[in-house]
Amino acid sequence: MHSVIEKPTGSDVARLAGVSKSAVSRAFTGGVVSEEARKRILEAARLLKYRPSNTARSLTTRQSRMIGLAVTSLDNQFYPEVVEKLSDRFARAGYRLLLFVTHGEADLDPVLNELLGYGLDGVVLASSSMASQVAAECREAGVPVVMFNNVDPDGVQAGVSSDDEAGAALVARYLLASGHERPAVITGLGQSSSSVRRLRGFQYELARAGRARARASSGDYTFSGAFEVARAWIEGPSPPDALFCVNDHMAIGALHAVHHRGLTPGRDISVIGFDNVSIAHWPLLDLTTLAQPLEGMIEATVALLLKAIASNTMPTTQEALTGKLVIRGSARRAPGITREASGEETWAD
Amino acid sequence: MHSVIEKPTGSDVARLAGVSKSAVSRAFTGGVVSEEARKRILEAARLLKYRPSNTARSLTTRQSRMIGLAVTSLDNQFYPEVVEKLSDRFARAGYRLLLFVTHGEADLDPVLNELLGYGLDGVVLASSSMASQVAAECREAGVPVVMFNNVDPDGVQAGVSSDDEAGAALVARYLLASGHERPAVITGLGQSSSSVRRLRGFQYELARAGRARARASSGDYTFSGAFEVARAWIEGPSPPDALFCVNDHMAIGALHAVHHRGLTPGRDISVIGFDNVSIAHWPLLDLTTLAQPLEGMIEATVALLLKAIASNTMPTTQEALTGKLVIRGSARRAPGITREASGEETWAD
DNA sequence: CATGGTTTTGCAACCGCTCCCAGTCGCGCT
DNA sequence: AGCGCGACTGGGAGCGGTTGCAAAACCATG
Repeated sequence: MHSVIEKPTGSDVARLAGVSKSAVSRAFTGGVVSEEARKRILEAARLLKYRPSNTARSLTTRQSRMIGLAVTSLDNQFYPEVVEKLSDRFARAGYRLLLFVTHGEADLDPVLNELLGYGLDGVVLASSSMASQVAAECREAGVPVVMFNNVDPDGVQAGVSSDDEAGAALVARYLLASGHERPAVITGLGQSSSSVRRLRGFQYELARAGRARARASSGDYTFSGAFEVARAWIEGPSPPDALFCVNDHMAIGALHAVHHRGLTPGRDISVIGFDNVSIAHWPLLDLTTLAQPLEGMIEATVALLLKAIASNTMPTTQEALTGKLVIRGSARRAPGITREASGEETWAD
Repeated sequence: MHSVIEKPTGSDVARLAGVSKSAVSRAFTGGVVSEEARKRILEAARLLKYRPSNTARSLTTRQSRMIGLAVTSLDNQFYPEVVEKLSDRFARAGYRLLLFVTHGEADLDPVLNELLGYGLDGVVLASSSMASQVAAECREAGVPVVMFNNVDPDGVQAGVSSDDEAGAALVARYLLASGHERPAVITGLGQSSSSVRRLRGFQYELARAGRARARASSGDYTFSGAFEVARAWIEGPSPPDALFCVNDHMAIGALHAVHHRGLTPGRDISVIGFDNVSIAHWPLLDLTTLAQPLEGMIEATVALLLKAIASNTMPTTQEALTGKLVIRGSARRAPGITREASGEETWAD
């Protein structure tokens, strides 16, 4: 436990290299310096183990090279994937993520103050709770924001998501095509745009096909919530013959309820999710699900944000990428769809 | 897309409130200001939507209120849990996490430069690859580091982990107590301290009981790696009757291989993991596993780091907390251990 | 050798905040 | 009235960089 040493500064390097600190700065920022000087400077820096302070740099350049990422919770398997991919993609562009794991706290002022205090270059809101309000505040403070997997109801904040309604409609059509009579849907939180849009797309498609509205109940975006809803329905009178869950995390909960009652998914009752998280392909789950075009969403998000940062403007585009239905074993197959050797395939009508 | 507005500075607030910028600073940092002035300042700040710049503040105080967190990959379910808990715990202490998702890149210099350039107050290395070297560099640069779930072979870097050897030994004893004859172990990467220590603890215990060394092979810390190892063993001559995987992620892969061959875990062959990730209790997995004392580990990590920061010294303590074996269905039970109503319990001999 | 152009260089002024220091002010005493 | 004291206050010097600008150095020319 020895006390900390003094960090070398640019002036130290300058002195050692026999140049001015401007030269040092230029050497490190790709400015114009004679080859001769640059070499001396780099050597001096190496000797001193000097690294320019990002903090000081941020102060003058007004760029922190940090992106704030807000997520509600990482136990929905979808989000770790998002975090990892965003992190990788932003890292490639020279940005790092500052993490804000929120838990739907009532008072978002403190978080907001922090978010904005850090001088972030941009913010990605992958959290569903209160995202719109936070987005509005950031935008007002001049920080570019893009909402991820969630759309601003007022249509003003930029965002990237998949086409929830179309996706859910595709699920509905698939379910109908495979002869289901009484589909039901397990929704997420009421405030969540993706939940309501997926439900809406599903119901709309049913209506279009002349079917009755599907029963719907909230699983609160949790495993156990979905489990309970599914179980209650299965045990109740006239159980549904298909369960569409607005995300995979809940679909897995529903799957468990099905097994819990000794039924077999895909035979006795169908379960379909939304997201296509990476574990959905585990044979034990073998979940048929609407795959979000994750790569594309990440790419779009990063592009949107970087463009906004570069142009010093507020992003405003709303993108909705279309996903695919990936067919696995948890839902009865539509005619013509058989399990291939590879185990899965996609479906489009 | 309108251009960004000028952010208000402390001087703006000072002017509006009719005080000096020192007063504004004091008002925001809990310094001494008359009640009267404080009120005017806060009001002015509210009007201007002023938030002190963390960047500027960091420059003078030499504290960024940011902790670097390096993780190798988030698809091992254990790590999202770690990230979330660390984030929560540090947030409570007023720190935010800057995320570094590494992928075992060969050249860690760039990452290092970044890590150290951000002026982090501390670093947590939850990544296994190269952790020791990174730790050494950080320490040399005067940044407190603690290694998480991984211990420095040279014993110089501070770290918190669970007692890997004791845990693995407990697993071995349990397997023996439940009558297994040919346990085998699926290890992780060779460089990973937890992998080698868990293997060592397991083998040591076997030896102590007068048994032959267990067969061991690497699953590379991946699902598919573990799947393949397990499958090859099961299909080969004299298959093991128990599979100890050095983490749950691989145990789940092994579990799949077992099912794949039409066998039932816990009856035909036992599978035991290490970590007790939250999904391990899913009935479909029902994984018997050595639970890492996660809460305790998080708490210890945060405490260690905060203490180091506060005292401006380098942490040096190595803590190894002891975990428990949680009994579920994936491994044949030892005599006297029956499934309770609750479904799981712990075991200690 | 003076000339003009092109590099290369260092000075100094910030960036927005903290914090030391030297006041200023009001107040109760003697 | 003069004094000492404590509570507040503002000035200003940094923190470690970046950057505009003018001066210096260099380099061919004519």
